[in-house]
Amino acid sequence: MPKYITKQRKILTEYLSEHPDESLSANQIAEALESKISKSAVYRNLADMEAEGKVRKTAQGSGREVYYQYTDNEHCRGHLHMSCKKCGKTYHMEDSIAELLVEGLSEKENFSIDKSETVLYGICGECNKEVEE
Amino acid sequence: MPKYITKQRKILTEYLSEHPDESLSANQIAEALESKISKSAVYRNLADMEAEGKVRKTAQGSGREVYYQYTDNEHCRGHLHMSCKKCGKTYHMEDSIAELLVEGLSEKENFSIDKSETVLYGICGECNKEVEE
DNA sequence: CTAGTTGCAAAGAGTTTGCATGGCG
DNA sequence: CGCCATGCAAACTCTTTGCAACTAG
Repeated sequence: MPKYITKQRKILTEYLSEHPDESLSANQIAEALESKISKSAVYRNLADMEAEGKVRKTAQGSGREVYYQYTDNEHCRGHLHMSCKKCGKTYHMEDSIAELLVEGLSEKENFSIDKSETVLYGICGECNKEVEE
Repeated sequence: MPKYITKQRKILTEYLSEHPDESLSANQIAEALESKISKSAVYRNLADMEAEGKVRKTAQGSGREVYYQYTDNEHCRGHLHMSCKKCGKTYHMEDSIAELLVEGLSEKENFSIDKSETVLYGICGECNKEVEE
C-alpha cells in the first residue's frame, strides 16, 4: 500500500520488531515514538501494515485494541497464537496441537478457523508457576 | 453488583436473550433500545452484567468491542466459542474437540486456556457452503 | 519535479462521569 | 422513605480526516 519508504515507517517497523511478543495499543506505540513520529502517521502506518499483513490487530480481554508485529517474523506465519492474560506475552502454538484443532473443527463442525485472526487467552506456564509458589 | 431490578435492566436482559448468538456492540444495543433505555444505562448495565459473568465482551476482527449474552444460557458455560467472520454468528465448540485442545495445551505448552474469554474466528459451515455454490 | 507521506489541529465515534430526578423495595 | 439506578449532557479517550508543507524516488 505505501509507495515510499519513509524515515517514520522505518522507525515504526524497527520499534515493532523490537517488541515482537508484546501487545501494544496504537496509542502506546504512538506515545513511545512521540518525538519521532506524529500520532497520525503511526495510525496510518499501522493501518497500512495491517493491510499488508505485517501486523495483527487483536483485542485484549477487557479493553481496547492492540497491535503486534508478526510478519517478517520467523515462526509466526501459519501459527495459532496464545496470549497470557497476566503477563501479556504472546506464544506460538505447537503444530501438533494446532493441527488437531484445525482438523477437528473442520471435520466435526465444518468450521474453518482463521489462524491469523484467532488468539487464545489464558495463563502461560511462567505465570502459572508463580501462582503455585 | 446491582441491588435493584429495574425496568431497564429487565428490558436489556430480555433483549440480549433474544439475540443469544449475535455479536452486538454496546452502541448497537443502545440504539436498538433507544426509546426504552438511555445510553448510559445500557453501558452501566452491560458493565455490571459483565462483572456478574452474564455477558461476555469480545472483539470482532478488525474493530470495536462487542458484547453478547451468555450466562443463564443452557449450553454456554464451560464451552469454547467460535465466531463466524462472515455472518457474525456464534457457535459452541463440540466437547470432544475442546477437550483435546485444553488438554493438549496444558500438557505440551503448560498453558491454561480461559474458555470464557477465548473466541476462535473463522468461517462457519453455512457460510462455507455459500462460497462453494 | 511530482506524488505519496507527514504533522498539526479539528472533527468524529464510542465510552465514561457528575448530578439532579425518579423508582425499587 | 432511603438508597440505588436512570437520564441527560458534558467530559474524555481513541481514532480519523483535511490540508499545507515536506520529501523519497
